[in-house]
Order: sequence, then C-alpha cells, then structure tokens
Amino acid sequence: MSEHPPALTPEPLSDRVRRGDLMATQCPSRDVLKHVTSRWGVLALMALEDNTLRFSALRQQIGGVSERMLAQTLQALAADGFVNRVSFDVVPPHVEYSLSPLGREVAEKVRGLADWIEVSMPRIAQAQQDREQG
Amino acid sequence: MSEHPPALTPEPLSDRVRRGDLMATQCPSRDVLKHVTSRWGVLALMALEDNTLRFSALRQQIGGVSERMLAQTLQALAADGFVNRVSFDVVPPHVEYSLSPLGREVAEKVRGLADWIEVSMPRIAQAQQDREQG
DNA sequence: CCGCTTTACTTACGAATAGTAAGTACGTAC
DNA sequence: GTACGTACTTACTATTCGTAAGTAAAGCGG
Repeated sequence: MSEHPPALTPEPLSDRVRRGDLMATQCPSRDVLKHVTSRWGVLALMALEDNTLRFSALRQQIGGVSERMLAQTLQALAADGFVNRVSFDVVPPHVEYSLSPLGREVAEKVRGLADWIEVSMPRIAQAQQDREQG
Repeated sequence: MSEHPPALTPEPLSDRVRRGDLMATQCPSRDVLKHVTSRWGVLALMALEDNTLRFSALRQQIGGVSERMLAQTLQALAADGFVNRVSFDVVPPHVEYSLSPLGREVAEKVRGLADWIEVSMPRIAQAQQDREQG
C-alpha cells in the first residue's frame, strides 16, 4: 500500500501524509483529487454546499459550464460518494443533487481554498503585475 | 469588477465570497484557481511547501510528471507569484524553486484538502464500493 | 390526433490540452 | 573531440473539453 521504508520510530500521521501517497503515481487518491479539483468539480461542490439543487439550477448557478461537462462532473462526484442524486420518476425529468456527509467535508476544504483565492486576489494580481515588468 | 447587485445592507465578506465571483464566467480568479488546482500544480505546491528544490529533484519527488508539464506548471505558478525561480548562471544549468509568502499561504490550503483526501481515503473507497453495487 | 414544450441527459464532432520522445545549449571532464 | 549533466523546447500523438444537436416521454393547446 505504501512505498515508504518502514519507520523505525513512530512518526505523526501528518508527516506520512504530507510527503505521502499522493506523490506516488498509481495511488487511487490521485483520481479522487482529480475529480474534486477539476474545473467544474470545485464549483459544483461549493454550489451544493448549502443547497439541494436540480441539474438546471446548478448549471445556472455555475457560470459557463456546459450540460455535458456538468453531467460528467456530477457523475464522478456521485461515484466517489460526495454527491447524492435523487431522481423522481416523472416527465419531464426531475433530479435533485445534494452533498453527502463526506461531500460536505470536502466542500469545506475546497471552499477554504476558493475563499482564500478570492480574498487574496488583489495581492495576487499585484504579484502578477510585478513579474510582468520586473 | 463585480456582477452582483449593490448590497443595500452591509453583509459579511464571507457571504459575498461564498456565492462569489468564482461562479462568474470571466473572473480572473478562475485562472488562478485553475493553476493552483491543476493536476501537477497541487503536487508542486505541496512538494515545495517546506523545501527549496531544483527542477530535477522536484520532478523526482512528484511521481509521474513529465518535464514539459512540470515546466509549464512552474511557469504558471511563478507568473501568479506563488513560486520563486532562481537561476544560477552556470553550466550545466542550476535552477532553484521555492515558495513565495503568497505561495506558502495557498500551499497550506491545498495541503488541507490533500491531507483530508488521504486521511479519508478509506471512507471514500467504501462509499465508492457501496455505489458500484447498490 | 398533432405537434410543441419541458428537463436531464447523450452523442457526434471540431478544438484545445496533456503526454511522449527527441532535440537544444554549453561548459567541464576525459 | 566526444560524452555528460541540467533545464528546458519542440514536434507529434493521444486524450480531454466544449459546442451543438439529438433523445425520451408525459402534458397541453388546438
């Protein structure tokens, strides 16, 4: 499961994790990371964080996502157990998406990152300009 | 700069951010998010979090990344001001990469997400299996 | 009965992006 | 003068993405 040499002394979990399995090529966590950090995955998780939404509402809320990509993204997140999909058997179709408890946990971390970027955007823009000229 | 209607009452910053500009198509923060959450961007930020590393060492540490992709990723992160690139004028070339203060801040958030995934991997794997069958 | 509407997808295809492998530059050691 | 080491580029192929056009099936107006 792990590539690392056996630890001779007990080490804190966080250390193992930090230089961890994600750095290894064939780790399944890489796929999960990919789904979660995908362009639309990030936004879908945040949009669902405190709402249950239908497909079309979700698409409206996330600016610029195509139906194809949103469907694909939701399928991946549902397959990982982050998103619940409830389909009512009516016509026209009615499907509701929401976060599972697991999904709410990732969403929190993802939002932590996204919020930081938005808040720090002025500083980032400044840094970008500094390099353009420097 | 913002698409939102003017707030009539003062609202906490976090609320604006939460349903924020990231949901808008043409926001520059989308690009930053893209760089930071890119497949190799995440791993590069974590690898550099507590080390200064040369190109080749970085490539060794991040399993599976090609030279082309690592170069591209580092250029994007450097252009955003997250990564410092120091080139010594010798032959063969010697280049050192490290995080800027801004870079250390994002790296922290990114690691928060990555650590959660690694630690939660057993629960996620379980959820994945449950869906395969259910 | 006919055809138009609504919603959540799915499919086909051209465009963009990622990955692979082979250069390139150039001082030093042999 | 030939091979080596390091950090890239470049050329080409494979994969992924995005756009636009279906598909299904009940309900409603005429």
